[in-house]
Amino acid sequence: MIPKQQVEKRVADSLEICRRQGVKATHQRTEILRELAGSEEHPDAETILTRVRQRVPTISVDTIYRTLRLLEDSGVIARVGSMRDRARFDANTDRHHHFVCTECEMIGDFYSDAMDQFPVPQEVSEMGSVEGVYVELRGICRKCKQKAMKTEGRTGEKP
Amino acid sequence: MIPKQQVEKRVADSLEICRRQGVKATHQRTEILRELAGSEEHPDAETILTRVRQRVPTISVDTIYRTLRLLEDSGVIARVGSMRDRARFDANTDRHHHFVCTECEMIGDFYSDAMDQFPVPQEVSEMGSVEGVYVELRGICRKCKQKAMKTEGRTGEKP
DNA sequence: TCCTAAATAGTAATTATTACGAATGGAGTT
DNA sequence: AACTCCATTCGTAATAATTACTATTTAGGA
Ligand SMILES: [Mn+2]
Ligand SMILES: [Mn+2]
Ligand SMILES: [Zn+2]
Ligand SMILES: [Zn+2]
Repeated sequence: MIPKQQVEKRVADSLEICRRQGVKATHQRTEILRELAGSEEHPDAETILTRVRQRVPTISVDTIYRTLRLLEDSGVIARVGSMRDRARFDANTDRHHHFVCTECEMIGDFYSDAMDQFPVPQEVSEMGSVEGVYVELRGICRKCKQKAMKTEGRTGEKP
Repeated sequence: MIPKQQVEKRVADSLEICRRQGVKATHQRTEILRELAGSEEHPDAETILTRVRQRVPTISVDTIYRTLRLLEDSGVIARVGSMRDRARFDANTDRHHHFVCTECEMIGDFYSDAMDQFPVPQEVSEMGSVEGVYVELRGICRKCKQKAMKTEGRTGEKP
């Protein structure tokens, strides 16, 4: 659980960045940001819609998707997750990376100075200018591994 | 341009791996693999469909998507690209990473021992077991930067 | 308060991907 | 060769995710 105070700071900071870019701070945008900033699970668009609707019952799908794109373009949220699944979102703008479980799609944060300070290979500098890095470690999470253990034993042969 | 010999080796190797998993080496699968192995541009499903159709005119969308999923699950091709765009595919199974232009979606390969040998943070080991890494450097490619230069000057004010 | 461009709601449309059911094909068998 | 069996494919329909449209509302500045 993220402390309320911290959530509100993140929301305020994000809106301030938006305002500086001439983007209005509407009720809907605020609530979408608040929802994201208060979550550690990197929710998808539909989940955000469902949750924000509890507070803003008339909010539309268009607004959700349009706002998520806007906030992403403004640099206050990020789009994460691998291509096999739907897009997931993240309001944590601290430099960090993700571990993704390929079984249940759980997404967890991790921090790594070594990875952040990674030198861009010359090979890449010749292709263009690098402006961002996306790192994703993929595997099986604790929970899914345990589930696999339990299911074991009753696999394979027929009676 | 990738030498034909090299393309054929990759196709043969991939099919061999599939066969070992009990997956038949059909005409369609062979052609899809050949198309991917011969390309350096990481094409999307539609592009692959169009190109393979020139050689196998009756091939269906279902076969394209089904086969791409199958080959990915078999580990002989990879899905690349960022969430904002459609899925792109890669038959290059050598350990490597990608630079993606956020303007034109060009995807280029790069190699980095340092990145490959990156130690998994303990933070992550506690979340689960890591089985793969996906690294993507994002920015603006040479071509797009030049285009932006040319367009400059005629921006901003009205007459 | 009043004004106006920007933003939203509700819905339709588009795009990418997956599913379905009938037909095909190839490996093994007689 | 004819027959069987089951995986695979084709053609098309369906689904899921995302984006677009337009009448109406609203934020924020004068
Ligand atoms: Mn995160
Ligand atoms: Mn590649
Ligand atoms: Zn899991
Ligand atoms: Zn480019």
